[in-house]
Amino acid sequence: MSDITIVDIAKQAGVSIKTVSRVINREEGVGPATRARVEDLIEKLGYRPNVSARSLSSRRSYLIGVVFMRVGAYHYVGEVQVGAMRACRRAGYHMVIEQVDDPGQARGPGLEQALKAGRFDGLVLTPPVCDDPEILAIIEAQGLSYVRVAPDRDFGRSPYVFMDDQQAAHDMTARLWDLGHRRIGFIDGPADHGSARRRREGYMTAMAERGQRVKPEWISPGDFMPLSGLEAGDRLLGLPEPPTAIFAANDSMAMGVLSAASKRGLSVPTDLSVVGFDDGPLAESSWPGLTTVHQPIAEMAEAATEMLIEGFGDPRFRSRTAARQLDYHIVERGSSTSR
Amino acid sequence: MSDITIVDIAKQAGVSIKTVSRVINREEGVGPATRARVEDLIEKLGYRPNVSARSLSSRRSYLIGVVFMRVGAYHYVGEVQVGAMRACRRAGYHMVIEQVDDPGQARGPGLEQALKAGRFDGLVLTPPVCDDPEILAIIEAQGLSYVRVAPDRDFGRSPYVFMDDQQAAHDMTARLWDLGHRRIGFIDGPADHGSARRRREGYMTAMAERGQRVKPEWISPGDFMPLSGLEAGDRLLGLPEPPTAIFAANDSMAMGVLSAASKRGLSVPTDLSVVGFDDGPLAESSWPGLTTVHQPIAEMAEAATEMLIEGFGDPRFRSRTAARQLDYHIVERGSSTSR
DNA sequence: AACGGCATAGACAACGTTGTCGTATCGTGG
DNA sequence: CCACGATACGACAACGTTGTCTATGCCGTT
Repeated sequence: MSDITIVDIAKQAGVSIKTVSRVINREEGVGPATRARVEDLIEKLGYRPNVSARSLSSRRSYLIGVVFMRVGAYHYVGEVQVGAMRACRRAGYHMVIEQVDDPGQARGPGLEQALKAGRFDGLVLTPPVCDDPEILAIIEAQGLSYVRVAPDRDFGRSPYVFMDDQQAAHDMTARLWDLGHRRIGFIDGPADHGSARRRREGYMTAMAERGQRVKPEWISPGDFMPLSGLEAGDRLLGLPEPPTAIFAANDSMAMGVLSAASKRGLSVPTDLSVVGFDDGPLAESSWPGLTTVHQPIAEMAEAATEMLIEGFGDPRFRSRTAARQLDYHIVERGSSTSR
Repeated sequence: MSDITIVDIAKQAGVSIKTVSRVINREEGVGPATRARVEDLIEKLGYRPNVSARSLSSRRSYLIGVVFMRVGAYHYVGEVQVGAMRACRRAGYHMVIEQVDDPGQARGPGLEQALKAGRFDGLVLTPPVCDDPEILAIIEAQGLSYVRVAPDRDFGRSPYVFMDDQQAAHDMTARLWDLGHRRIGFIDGPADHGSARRRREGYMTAMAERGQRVKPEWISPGDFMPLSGLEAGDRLLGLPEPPTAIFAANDSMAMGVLSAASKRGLSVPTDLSVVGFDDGPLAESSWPGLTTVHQPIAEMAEAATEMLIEGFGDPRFRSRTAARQLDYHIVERGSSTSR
């Protein structure tokens, strides 16, 4: 156990603890010689400041909470964590994760208590938690800083990071159109999920712009899980006039569509084009590879965490809202082709 | 922000702060009447102890670190987190995650610094981190408690939680045998991954027990990612005498095998049986559904975290090693059938 | 009535930092 | 060479808990 404290460093360096503190925190008012001597000693003895003492005194915890709810596979959450962790490590912060859907523990008392006890410096909220009014209210009541990733509404309420889901879905739909597809099916995400809604809207407007009426049965509900993609795909392919291309609102459901096609003996992309959204690990390993929209999830989380650490998200300045937009791109693989 | 402290409670209750502290920590030496009065006040004012002060004073951080490395998809890691979080919430702990493979940050300075600064009460280690001697050395040098999930060796080194991978793979292989399969292919996991090794051994011994020689080309390397399953499956199916069943060491690779089969126009399970290991989200949504071994990942992580909190894993008692075994079961779906 | 022992409670000093304020020391312009 | 403002540093009190030690009250025993 690291038993050496700031006092040990101060003694050995022949300075006061305050001077050591100044060196650690890169404050001014320390001569170059003294600074070097203290830094060497810190390095030599392997000293690390005690986080508890530091946060007790400074009222900062150096803890960032990442609040999420499991929707679909773990890929999204995993990428968020990777990105947030990168930003935390860089700034000397730690990352605590708070999940919001463990039965009975989640909302209300569970999260609230965790937040109160946690003393976070700030929170990164991901969809769909970032749009849950109840949860936002709890967080704001605690006076906590937060930055949202890909929120769906209340854009003035906090800083956020986003990518243009709607435009991406629009581009993807246009691409299918240009390949000659006219009957294009769409598999929707969960009803309360903002990204899912925007993707659907992108699809709708692209079709509308081209004067193509979207029959209601072309849009099939889903929940981002592969099974729902299988079922939805099955429904679409069972139509009297089945679509020649299916756009699933995420990759997992697109995988389900591939299964549905193979179940019916249809070959992709010859008989049916399939495209997804996310560019998760499945997209490149399926056969054929999945054409999909690459979403910079880790980068968005990283940017959000950075903003948080830089002090955006502070409740006192929340009106000074900031937004950062990141780019998507379409990754073409073998699952789509011209008609 | 919760600005009320133990002093406020003490004043209003007309007792000393120490008495309030005793109530909070459920210590003895407080009369029932006093206890009730203090508890009511705590409830009424919504008081929560300040974690920093508490840990500064008591030398416990109420923080559990979950150390992992991303291998394959996020499913394993996600399940681990869910389980560990359940145990943490129950005991009033928080969960900090530390990833070990972010390029350049990971091992060595990155992790070490994070551990030193983190002041964790204990660590939960998952494969393959739990078998990395370098990392174990760092952790032990810090004098930190830890419990391992599914370690591969050094069983006396710390408490651990495990399931019998070898027996499970053995059972699965026997099951394929009983269905009439003789040429059974196996797709291996990463070389340094203990679970992968044990699964392979289970497969080998089951075959050996039945007097079936395993040709070297029946075992194809993989890395737990779906793409490697596709490639390995392709290799196996391209053999002059291809296997009639393929056992992949995890579900992701089994998905790749399904793709490889559909690429060659083979139908599963008619032309080829495919089985996996993990029972992740893909297993039930592929078509056909994947026969696989259900692994209680979340439960193992939960048990490990519990043990940690209960004080196993303390370096002073590490020799008093404890192990908890959890059960697997085979989930039969449509991807395997008799020959 | 004096005593010992137990249950209950309080005083006070840690814990290891940061914040505030005060004080030497030094260079500089008049 | 003096006054003066920087610059560099230190003393000391927070921060909100827990741990240790001590004090009080009350009971049953002798």
